[in-house]
Amino acid sequence: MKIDPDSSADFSAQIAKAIRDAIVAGDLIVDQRLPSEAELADQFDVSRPTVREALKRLAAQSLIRTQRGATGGAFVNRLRFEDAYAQAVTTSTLLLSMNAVSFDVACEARYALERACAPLSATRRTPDHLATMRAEITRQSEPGLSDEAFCASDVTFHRALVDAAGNPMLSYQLAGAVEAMQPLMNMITFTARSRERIVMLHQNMVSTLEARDALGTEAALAALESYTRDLGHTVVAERQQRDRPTKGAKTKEQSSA
Amino acid sequence: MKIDPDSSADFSAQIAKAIRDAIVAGDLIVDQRLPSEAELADQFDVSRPTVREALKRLAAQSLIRTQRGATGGAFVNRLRFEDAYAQAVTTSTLLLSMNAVSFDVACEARYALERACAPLSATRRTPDHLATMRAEITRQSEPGLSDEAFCASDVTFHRALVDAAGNPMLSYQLAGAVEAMQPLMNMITFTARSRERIVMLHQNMVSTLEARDALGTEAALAALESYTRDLGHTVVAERQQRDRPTKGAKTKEQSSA
DNA sequence: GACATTAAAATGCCAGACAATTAAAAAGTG
DNA sequence: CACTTTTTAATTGTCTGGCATTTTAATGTC
Repeated sequence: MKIDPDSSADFSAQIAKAIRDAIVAGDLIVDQRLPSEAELADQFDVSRPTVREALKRLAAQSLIRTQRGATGGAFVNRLRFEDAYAQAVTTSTLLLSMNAVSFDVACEARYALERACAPLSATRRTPDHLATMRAEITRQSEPGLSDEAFCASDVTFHRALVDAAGNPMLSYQLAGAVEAMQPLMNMITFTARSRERIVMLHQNMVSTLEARDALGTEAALAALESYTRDLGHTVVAERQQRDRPTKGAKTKEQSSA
Repeated sequence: MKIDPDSSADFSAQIAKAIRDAIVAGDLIVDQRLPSEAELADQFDVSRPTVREALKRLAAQSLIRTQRGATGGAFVNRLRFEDAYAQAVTTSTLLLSMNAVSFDVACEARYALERACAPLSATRRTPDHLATMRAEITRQSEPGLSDEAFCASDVTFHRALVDAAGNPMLSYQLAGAVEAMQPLMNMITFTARSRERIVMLHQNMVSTLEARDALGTEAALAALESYTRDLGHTVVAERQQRDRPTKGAKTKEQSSA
C-alpha cells in the first residue's frame, strides 16, 4: 500500500480511501483485524496521528470499529441496516434543508417510494404489522396527544407499512425518506391538518392491507399524498399572503429549525 | 458546549456528534466558519489532535470542508446530491455484500423503487432523456462491447429513466439502489443473459416513455425484473447443481469480489 | 500606484510520551 | 493439579510541543 505525496488530498483522506476500497473490494473481510495503528503508520510511511485521522473517517461511516486492549485494534465492521439508517436519515435531512427542496418535491418523492412498497406489503403483511399499525391509529386518535407524539406515531405507522413489504433493502432505502420528511412535514402541516382525516386514511390503509388489496392500498396512499400536498400548498399560500403585504421581500420557504 | 468525560464514547466521537447536531439543528448554517482547531480544543477542553479527529469524522460525511491558510478553517459544507450519491452507493454496496442479501431481494427492491418513478418519468421526460436512453441502447447493441461497458451503459440508461422523473430527491434515493446493484447483477447474470432481449425491453421502455404511457413503462420494467430474476434463479440453480454432487456442503450464495 | 517582502493565522503533519484498557502469560497457592 | 492473583505486553486514547505549508493581509520600497 502506498500513497501519493503529490496528491491534492490529505494523507489521511488518501489512506482512508485505500482502506475503504480494500473493504469494498473484499480484500478486507468482515471482522478482520486491520494492522495496528503503529504498523499502518509504518506501512503508509506517515505518523500515527495521521493514521488515526484516517481511521476516524472510516469509523464515521461505520466501516470499522475499534477495540482497546491487548487484542484490540480496528476491525472491519459488518455494516448493518440499522447502522445505515441513522446515516441515511441525517443525510436526507440535510439534503432537504440545505438544497431548497420544496415541500412538494420531498412529498412526491416520499409517497412515490412508499407506493412502491404497497403491492409487496399487501401480499406479505403479517398480523404483527397490522397490529402495530392499529395500535398507532389508536394512539393517533387520543385527544390529548401532543403534536410531536402524533408525528412520531405517524412515522412508526409508515415504517410498519414499509417493513410489511418484507424486504430489508427496501426498508433501508425508505427509512431515510420517511424519517427525514418528518420535521419538514411537522413544520408545514401541523398547524392546519385534520387528525381525523389522517386517521381515517390510515384506517383505510390497514383495511386494504388486511384484505391484501394492493390497488386499494395504493389508492389510500395516493389520497394521503394528495391531502398532504394540498395542506402544504395552503400553508405556503397563507404565508405568502401574510408576508407579502408589508414588503416585496423574497421569502425563501426554507426551514432551519 | 461541553462533553462528558464519563461517557463510553471517545471524546472525538462526542465532539463530532455535538457539531453534527448543531448543523442538523441549524445552529450552524451553510458556509459558516467553525472556530479554529485551537479554539475548539479550548472550548471542549481537549487537545488539538482530538479535535482534528472529530473534524475528520465530519469531513468523511461531507458535513464540513477545510481550507488552509490565513482565512482558512473548517466550514459547514452545503451537502449536495452528488456528494450524497457516493456515500449512498458505498453504503448500499456494502449492505448488499455483508448481509447475505439474496439477489432476489436486492432485485425486487431495485425494481420496486424504479417502478415508483415510472409514472413521473412518463409525464416529465424531456427529449434529452429520451436521447440519452436511445444513445445507450445503440451502445448496448454494439457487438464488440465488453461486459463491463455493457453494464455501465445499463446503469446510465436506468439513471436517465430515474432522472426523467424530475425529482432530485427521488434520483438520490435511487442512485444507491441502482448503482449498488451493478456489481451483483454483473456477477450473477453476465454469463447467461441475452443482450438482445435486454435491448428489446429497453427499447420498449423508451417507446412507452415517449408516448407518455405510464402503465406501459411500468409493464416494461416489470418484464425486465421478471427476466432478470429468472436469470438469477437459473444461475443459482446451475451453481447448486455444479457444487452439490461432490459433497453436501452448505454453499452460501454470497459474493465477495 | 505597483510590486516585492514580511508577518500572521490557520491547517497538515510529526515525534515522543503517558494513560487506560484488555487479554494473555506468569506466578503463586491450596 | 486446579484455581486465583499478579504481572506483563499490546493496543488504542490522549496530550504536549513543535515544525512545515499555505494563504491572506499588511508593510515597505521604488
